[in-house]
Amino acid sequence: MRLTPQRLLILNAVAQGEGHLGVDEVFRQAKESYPYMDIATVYRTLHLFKKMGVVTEVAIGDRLHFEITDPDGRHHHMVCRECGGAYNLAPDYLVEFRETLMREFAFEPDLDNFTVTGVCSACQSKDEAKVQEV
Amino acid sequence: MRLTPQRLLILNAVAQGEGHLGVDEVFRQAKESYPYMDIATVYRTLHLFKKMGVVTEVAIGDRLHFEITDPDGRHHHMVCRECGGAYNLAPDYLVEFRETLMREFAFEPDLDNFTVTGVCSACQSKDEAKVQEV
DNA sequence: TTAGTAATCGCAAACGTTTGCAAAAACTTA
DNA sequence: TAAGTTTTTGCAAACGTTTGCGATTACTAA
Repeated sequence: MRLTPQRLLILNAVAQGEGHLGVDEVFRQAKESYPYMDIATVYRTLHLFKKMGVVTEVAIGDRLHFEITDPDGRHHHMVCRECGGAYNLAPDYLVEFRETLMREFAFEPDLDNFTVTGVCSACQSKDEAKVQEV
Repeated sequence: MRLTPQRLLILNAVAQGEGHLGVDEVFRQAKESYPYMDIATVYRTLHLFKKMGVVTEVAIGDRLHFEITDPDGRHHHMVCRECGGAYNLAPDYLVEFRETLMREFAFEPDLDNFTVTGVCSACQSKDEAKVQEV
């Protein structure tokens, strides 16, 4: 594994973003410092970082986002299917789920990159309002 | 909503497959009976069926698969990241998780199309064997 | 029936992502 | 240093999926 200039730029881009960044944002930011930067390099590097655990992937809708892996204890994500918002989820909520899967099925879940989609409370209220409109 | 011939063919293709089918398989099978069938129609129809609850989506690796929604009680999926195998997961294992998310965050998770990735027991054994080889 | 409206289709182009490959860069060993 | 090996890059093409649009099909109401 080599820490090339391209990889450093990509790491910086993700690190400087607050929370998760879309791949296009990482690409654009890295390209500012190094115009030859290629989108394929960005994808390859982000996947490498993910495999190393440096970076965590969050699938929002059908696009990939990335963030620096939380240094003090990993966290997971709840992504709202309506507004696209991503909320953090402390790992405690999943330990039991994980233990059950391992005990019952010997299935080791990938909980570092775990995301559950759904509807956040704000969008639930909005939806109710809409129903009443009609 | 209209139940067009195209939609019927797509529904049949999914229904006749055992377990989940890749989009390409659905497409190929539907095209046999109706050669003008378009891949865009397949995607649009599958998403429609998913929204209606007729069909359940299972993301395997980075490809979409679909199956008829289990009539006697929905089930969820565990997908192995190494072999791509998909195992069913009874809903009981998730009721508590769901209740926690709703109680603590008022977040309503999408558990009809819920998939957790990880490594199945077979692939875990294989991995151990590989480590010992080296 | 007809005219008008709405839903759906097939096609083509676009999008986000991945892959193959040859060239370049970085390591290794002597 | 130089020669040989490995890793990484940039480019281009491919892949799976989504979208825009005009044409077609199916409904609705007179």
